[in-house]
Amino acid sequence: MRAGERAYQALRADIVEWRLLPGQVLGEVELSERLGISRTPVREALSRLTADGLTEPHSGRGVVVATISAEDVRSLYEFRDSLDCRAAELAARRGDPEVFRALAGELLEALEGLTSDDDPDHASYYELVQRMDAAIDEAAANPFLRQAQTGVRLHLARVRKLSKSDPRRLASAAVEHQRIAQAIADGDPALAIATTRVHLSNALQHALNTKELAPVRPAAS
Amino acid sequence: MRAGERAYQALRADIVEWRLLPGQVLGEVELSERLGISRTPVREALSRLTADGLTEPHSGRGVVVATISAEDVRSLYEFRDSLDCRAAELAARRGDPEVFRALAGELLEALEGLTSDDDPDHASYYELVQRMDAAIDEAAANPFLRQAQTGVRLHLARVRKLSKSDPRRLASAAVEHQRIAQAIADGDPALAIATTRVHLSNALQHALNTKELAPVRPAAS
DNA sequence: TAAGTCTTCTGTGTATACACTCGGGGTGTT
DNA sequence: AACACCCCGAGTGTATACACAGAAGACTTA
Repeated sequence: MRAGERAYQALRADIVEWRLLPGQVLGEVELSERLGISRTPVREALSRLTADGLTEPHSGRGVVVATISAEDVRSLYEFRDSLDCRAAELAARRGDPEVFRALAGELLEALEGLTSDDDPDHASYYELVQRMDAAIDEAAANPFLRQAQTGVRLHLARVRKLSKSDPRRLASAAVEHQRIAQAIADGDPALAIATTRVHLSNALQHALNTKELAPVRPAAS
Repeated sequence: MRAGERAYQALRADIVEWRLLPGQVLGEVELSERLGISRTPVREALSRLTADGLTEPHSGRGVVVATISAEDVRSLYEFRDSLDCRAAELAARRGDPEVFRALAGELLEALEGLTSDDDPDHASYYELVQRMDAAIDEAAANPFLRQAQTGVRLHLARVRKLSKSDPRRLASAAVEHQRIAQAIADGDPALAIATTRVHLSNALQHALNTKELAPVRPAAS
């Protein structure tokens, strides 16, 4: 793989998983030494991260990891609502019912797996949700919408990493996802929007309640 | 200004205004010679253009100017509908009524100026619409939404450059904009959404009818 | 002692040289 | 004659050197 691509993915993962904290200054020279590559691919990686909104220019002095406040989370979910509702609506209109009927069934099974927690990371559940997102994107068949979703999900993943894994919330989310999948499978756009909106409302409540957004201190250096 | 920034803006303008046609291959060496700068800032500019969706990677062989089909325009307006309706709704909830009342008044005046075409480019009208967009962004107060709008408007500008300036359509659009501004000024979110949707529906019809999207041939080289 | 300025230094912006990969064309073989 | 392999070149990917700008610190002066 290209060095710039590797650097981008490594830094992106570091930021999303909070190994690089908000306020941390990312110097080109320092990064090139740490990653063992030259400044050129590092610059490319930093440019892409800034375009993604994960880093911000620091007054001509390189870039810093972007902070994320509770207000940002609200804005993010508000924006996400526009995208996800439209995507669900389009999927209900255009999608293959069989695909979403199958997903709804898988979600029911996963719901049982979530109560009996033999999978502490719930990796299989998250993988299932990811497949559902991909299926909705596919069904919505709108490249602009898809690109926006990709960007939003990056920030969402970063926010989600802050939340404690709450089994009860996870079970509720699974039920909500199941209802969305069912509405799409039934080809009911209005219901798809409604179920999506319900899910996002609950998800935002959970995100704002259980997370410590403000207390996160910028990195010392 | 930085060389990379200049190169980016120059190329972006060339693509948006159809001086660079879809399919045109943009080689780094060729561009660096044409713009009188080195390859490094050219690479930066091309990266940003690709992130904007104005250019696409060409199998590791540089980038090419992105094509834009009638289907792309439909997708673009479908996506734009999500954004503009949400923005109008938020503006109706949060915006300062006075700002939009003033805009509605200016649109009424502009409507008269459009019929008596003493301004052949309608520059003042377009400037007014731009101010209204900015006011809505400001009132919606959502950074994610705003960034998405910026990206969409880039593609919209590119599509619009293909359309013949139709005075009747322009007058209709002015009325539609006026109704949107009025709904926002009245603090009526539902009406703001409805008027926006009406406007976009008409705009899409006009865009698809009057433009020659498919006939545009990729550049010879 | 405080404020202003000068110096220095760190780090980015740009240019250029080198390496490597992917196509294309030509030639040889079957 | 057709197919496969090899050589060559064009162009990108990466490294590095140099120029320049902004900031921090120290020194001087009022």
